[in-house]
Amino acid sequence: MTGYYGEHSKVWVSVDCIIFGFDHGKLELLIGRRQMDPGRGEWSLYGGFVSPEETLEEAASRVLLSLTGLKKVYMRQVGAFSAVDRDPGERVISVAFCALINVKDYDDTLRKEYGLEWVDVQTLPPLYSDHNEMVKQAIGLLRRRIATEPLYFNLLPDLFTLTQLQHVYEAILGEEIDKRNFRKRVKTMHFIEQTSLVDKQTSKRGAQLYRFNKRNLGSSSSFKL
Amino acid sequence: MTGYYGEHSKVWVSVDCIIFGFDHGKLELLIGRRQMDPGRGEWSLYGGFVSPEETLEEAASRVLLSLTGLKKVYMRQVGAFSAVDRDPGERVISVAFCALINVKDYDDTLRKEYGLEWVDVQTLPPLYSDHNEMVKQAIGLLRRRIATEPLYFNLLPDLFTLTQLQHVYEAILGEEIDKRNFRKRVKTMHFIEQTSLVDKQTSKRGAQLYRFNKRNLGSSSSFKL
DNA sequence: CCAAAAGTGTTCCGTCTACACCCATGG
DNA sequence: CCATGGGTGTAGACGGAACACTTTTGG
Repeated sequence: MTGYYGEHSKVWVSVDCIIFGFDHGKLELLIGRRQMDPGRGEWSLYGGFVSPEETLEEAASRVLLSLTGLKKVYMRQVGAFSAVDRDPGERVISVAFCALINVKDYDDTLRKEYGLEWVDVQTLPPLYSDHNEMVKQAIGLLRRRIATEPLYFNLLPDLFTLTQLQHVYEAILGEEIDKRNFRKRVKTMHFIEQTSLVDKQTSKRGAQLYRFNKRNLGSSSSFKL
Repeated sequence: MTGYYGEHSKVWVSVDCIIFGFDHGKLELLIGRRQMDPGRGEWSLYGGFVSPEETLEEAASRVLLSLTGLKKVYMRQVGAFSAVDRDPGERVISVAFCALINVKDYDDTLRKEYGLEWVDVQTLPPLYSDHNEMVKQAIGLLRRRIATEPLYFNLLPDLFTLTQLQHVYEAILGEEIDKRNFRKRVKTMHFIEQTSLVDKQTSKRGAQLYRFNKRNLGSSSSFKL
């Protein structure tokens, strides 16, 4: 402690994780009942305080790892939230992060252990503090980014059908897409590769499985899908 | 102090202001020599610590007001920067804000008082700490937002010529635009109104002056300009 | 009279959109 | 055999990109 900034006050800084998954054809969010005061028992995002020897990104990854067991997850900073009374107990500034995970990779026993639930983003209950606003901004961020970044793969298993991909797309955009136009555009995206495998889970006829190939990403100058 | 979060540590939180202006046909940035240790004398963005009774946005507005005398400035949060050693003195998390101001509204005596300089964003010197990265992200934000938000008016006087508007556009995008195509698109944007006034500063022939009309914003479903 | 900036239309091409029917198969 | 989801093509509209010359006037 060299005391450069001693005349100024410090504040608590936390991170909150907005964890999106795709299941039941919907975009879903992982939330839980808050385990501490103030606000104990309210629906809430999961978060944690930032310690002196970690970055915000590290803190968010730490929280995410503890909740889901997952590392190397797609994650983006949504923004800092700082209303003076946003936390009813103390002055806490929180930085929201959104993460996209593949629900199938996620160990459901961890979910139960923490008492977490997947809820449809369309029918979110009121959340603790400003967490609803955080979610709203996170969805806005996804919508803006999906046109220029292949986000969707993070929400799907390694192999997926075009129908699944389309549903992810529709869930994020919040609107329906024409199947034929969608498939036409996918054909032009060389980082989406057809495999010879067929999925027969959801249809009698069976659907071709596709795969994301990162190596072909550069070759598509712009993916607007 | 109710002591809810006593077991966690607090950190200093600051804001840094990335102040863009448009002059000499370029996008310019207002920077100064750092007045305090550590880093005294290095080129730097201007910032300030967040006090317990203000939000980040309020802190950024306070800094901006003190530097420029301007209130009600267009301002957006760029993001939080939190590398543990980003500040050589102490652990400080900083939230960057970018602001767009009209250079003509700005009192140049204040600039001299603080020892600030306008520098072309294309030829920025190395800045203190991670400030170059903040600027880079801010420019990225402007480029993404300019397609969906009429940012440019914040950089121009109330009355402006189409050539000026085009130059702002080119400065933000970093590429040249065809004059005829540009003017065609402007004609479809009903929130840009022609006035009967003529500016003769820059040409012998004179150029029509235009004005931004907020009331017509809604009527244009999407401004893609 | 000429330099310097303002102003103006058309054509082409590629992209997005709207739209409806056949296919394969398990039960 | 039929219900269910998978898969396919075309035509018209629209928007963006390329492109060059005329106008005005102060000096």
